[in-house]
Amino acid sequence: MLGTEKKKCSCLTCDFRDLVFTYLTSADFQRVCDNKVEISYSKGQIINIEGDTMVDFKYLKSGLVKLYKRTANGDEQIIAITRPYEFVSNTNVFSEGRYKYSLSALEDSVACTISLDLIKELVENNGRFGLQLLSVLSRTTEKIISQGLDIRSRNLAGRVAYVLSYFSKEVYHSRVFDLPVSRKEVADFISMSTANVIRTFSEFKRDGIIKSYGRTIEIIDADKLEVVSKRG
Amino acid sequence: MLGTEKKKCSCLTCDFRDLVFTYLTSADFQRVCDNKVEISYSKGQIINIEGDTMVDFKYLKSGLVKLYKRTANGDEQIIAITRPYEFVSNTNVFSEGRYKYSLSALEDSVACTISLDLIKELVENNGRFGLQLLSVLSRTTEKIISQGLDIRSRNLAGRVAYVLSYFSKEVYHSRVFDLPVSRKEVADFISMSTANVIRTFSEFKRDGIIKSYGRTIEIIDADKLEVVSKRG
DNA sequence: CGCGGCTTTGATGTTCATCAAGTAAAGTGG
DNA sequence: CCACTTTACTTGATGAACATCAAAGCCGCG
Repeated sequence: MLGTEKKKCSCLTCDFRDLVFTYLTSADFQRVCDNKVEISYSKGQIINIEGDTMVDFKYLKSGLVKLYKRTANGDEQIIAITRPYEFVSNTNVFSEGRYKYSLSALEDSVACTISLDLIKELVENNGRFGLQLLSVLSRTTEKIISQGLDIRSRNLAGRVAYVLSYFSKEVYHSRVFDLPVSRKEVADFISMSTANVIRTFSEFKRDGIIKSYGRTIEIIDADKLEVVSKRG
Repeated sequence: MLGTEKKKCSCLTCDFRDLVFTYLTSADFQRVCDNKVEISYSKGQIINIEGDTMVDFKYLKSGLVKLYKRTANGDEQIIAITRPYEFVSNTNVFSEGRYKYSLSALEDSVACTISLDLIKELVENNGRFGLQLLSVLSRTTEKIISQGLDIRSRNLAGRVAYVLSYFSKEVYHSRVFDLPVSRKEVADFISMSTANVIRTFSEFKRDGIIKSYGRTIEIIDADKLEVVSKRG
């Protein structure tokens, strides 16, 4: 398979260990590690498609991904854009056998996949592990719900400001960053038209809130950006 | 406390048993049953408020509830309207100590509450129970996410049609039903203005899609309703 | 170097929020 | 039970917000 590559067990030093696998015994952790397959995806590559059968439990080790679906009219609706250590295995890993949404890499990314059956077996035999998984998964889905509500409660300018602020503060932790998505994708994310997203970018530039050269964004006036985001 | 009332263990015949408590031992199930408190809420009563400390695990036994939050501008944003056997204990039971959203009764409702500590203890000691809980919870949150996306992808008429169809098909399983919410609440649910929701109702009446007398709604032309919902 | 996709901007029309005024319905106190 | 108050509902008129269409520039890629 394209991009597949099996690695020696580097799991012992993986940050993910403390996040979800804290309560596994050494033996069980070793099983996870042996079972694990690390897959690299290059920018733009699809990780999984809605409708596919779910056999693996996946999480993002590095990179950036978008979770999205296709609407009735055929256009793309972006549900979330997340960094590593969020669970990218879709929201319904434990409730359905098929992916409800698609996932693709926005930057070169590495995901670890573990057989879903193994994870289920481990949960069955280790309640503390299950509890931790419940906690991590519910935090992820809660973020998605909350972000959806935030977007819905804002107008065009507020939504654009919100997204810029999100990338700056949550994703890149920097005032300057390269937008990992096209203008159209921003539009698909906030449910607005592409033209109006671009127009809003231009207005923010005109008003001295941001500077931008292509996809590179620099936030000049973070306070004003916050005001626009809150007001709208 | 108002509306509180302790009941003998009727849990053995509760439909919920098969839904979440399938894999508990009889002894553990008895513990749940002894711990359980059944609380009745009358229409309009608040079940819990965002910000409150979460000590109980709650689920709806009968009635209808709305999950909502207050936005920055002070108005209400409705996140979900659900029937029994959905988990009403908020989406983040296992990830945070406080309620992120408020919950109130739209119809007279009965909720069962179980100490969250007990549930956690049971998950720790019984992985199969944990797995089932994972499955049920993720199904609920998935529904909320999915409905949010459905709403966001539609225009005014489409959203109103979607909500009417939702009440008819998912909540009341009937062509005729009493809308359990005000026009304003429909507006808060679909993120549109009250006046325009009402206007849309009137248009649907004019076009022979529905009839309505106050809060009683009768769906006359379900096909056309579906078309409007899909098109918008 | 030419083609196609992404971006930008302007012009136009549609959709939606807001304001206002009026009616119906539902609670409230005498 | 009635007068009073309040809250929900309804409709119209107006303007603001947003989508859509179109034309042109830009950029990367074959």
